[in-house]
Amino acid sequence: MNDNYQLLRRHFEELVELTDEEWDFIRPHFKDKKLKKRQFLIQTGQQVEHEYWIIKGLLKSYAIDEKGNEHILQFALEQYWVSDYNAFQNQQPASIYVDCIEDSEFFALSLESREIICKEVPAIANFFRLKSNNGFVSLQKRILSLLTQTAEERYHALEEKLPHLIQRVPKKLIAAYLGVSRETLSRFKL
Amino acid sequence: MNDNYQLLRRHFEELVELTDEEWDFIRPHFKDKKLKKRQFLIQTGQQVEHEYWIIKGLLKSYAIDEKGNEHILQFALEQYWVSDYNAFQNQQPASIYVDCIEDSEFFALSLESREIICKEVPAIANFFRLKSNNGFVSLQKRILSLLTQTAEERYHALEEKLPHLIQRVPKKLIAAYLGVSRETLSRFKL
DNA sequence: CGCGCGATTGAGTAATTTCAAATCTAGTGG
DNA sequence: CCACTAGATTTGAAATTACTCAATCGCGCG
Repeated sequence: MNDNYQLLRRHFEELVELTDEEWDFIRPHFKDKKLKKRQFLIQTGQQVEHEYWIIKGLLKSYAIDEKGNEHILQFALEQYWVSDYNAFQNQQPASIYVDCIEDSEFFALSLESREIICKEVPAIANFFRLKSNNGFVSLQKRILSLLTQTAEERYHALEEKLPHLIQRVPKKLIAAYLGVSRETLSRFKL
Repeated sequence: MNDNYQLLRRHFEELVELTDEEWDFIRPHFKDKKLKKRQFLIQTGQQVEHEYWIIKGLLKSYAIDEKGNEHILQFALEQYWVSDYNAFQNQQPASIYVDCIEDSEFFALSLESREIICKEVPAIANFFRLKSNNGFVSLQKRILSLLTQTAEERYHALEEKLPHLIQRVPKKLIAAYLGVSRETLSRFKL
């Protein structure tokens, strides 16, 4: 348990420096939470009180269209942050689902807590600023890949970026992430 | 000219509060710049020293694929921020183009300046954090729209979100933004 | 051993792209 | 003011690609 908090501290310290006092102030704002495979972290319509830092496990955030098809926004694994950020930040009902592909464990941070620690500890404000910038850049890359690449090229790119992910999740979820049907994906790649 | 700086200050003050002293500190970091239609703000391969806040005008950021097709990442208009954020933040050569669809005017902010004003003025760090969060959410929505909606639905959504944009830009650019060929777009919508 | 889920394969259908040509429009210079 | 030209839009038809629906195969778990 203590180990997990150390992991979190090191995660912050990848981007910013923290004194022991600052860390002591921040730490209690993170609440431990565990879920088992197939359980939901967030469901559409719910209020979203927290964002989550993943200690262990694997989740997906996704939307279901009117035909019942699942479209995956993000695979979230160890050391990733996940939430319905639109709902979380603008305090609106969730419009996506987030559930566990594997048994998972997180630290939950509420919006009030986040604003408090950002206000009290400038380094944390900077951490979230930099993290968000990086997230923004990643999403831009994803958009460009959706616009410029074929699903097959996107598959290989994902394979390169997260080689182990392909092993960890069923291929139909990979298809739902890449934006093709599972049959089409199956006909690609050798 | 003074008016433009007032606009910028009001833009910050939409999200955070600034004292006159803080503003006086920040303001000189923004350098005025103008470009005419068809001129480039950023070209691939270049170093990207600045991000830009658009005072007036309209730009597009985009990539060109190996077949020579243009794919638009963003239309950037008045009060938007634009840059190649990957290149800018990670100090790498640009991988996208940004050019002017109309005569445009900006404030340029260098990376060093941004880090300085974020360090000296916490409200500004918070501004960029919140702005970046909002940008992240917007991009997530775009990704979901690319995964779940047809190009025709995306067209109508864009029409709703930025009605005047459709008038201001050639339809082939709209197509390049939506992810379909101009011919296909032309066959949609009545 | 059999059930259920995931992955693969096949065949027909729908949608989009590509290439080509025709039409339309706005800006330029005479 | 008009003719001209380049760019933008539309339309047609063929070719490509992906989707849908259905059936089969494979494997792990109870």
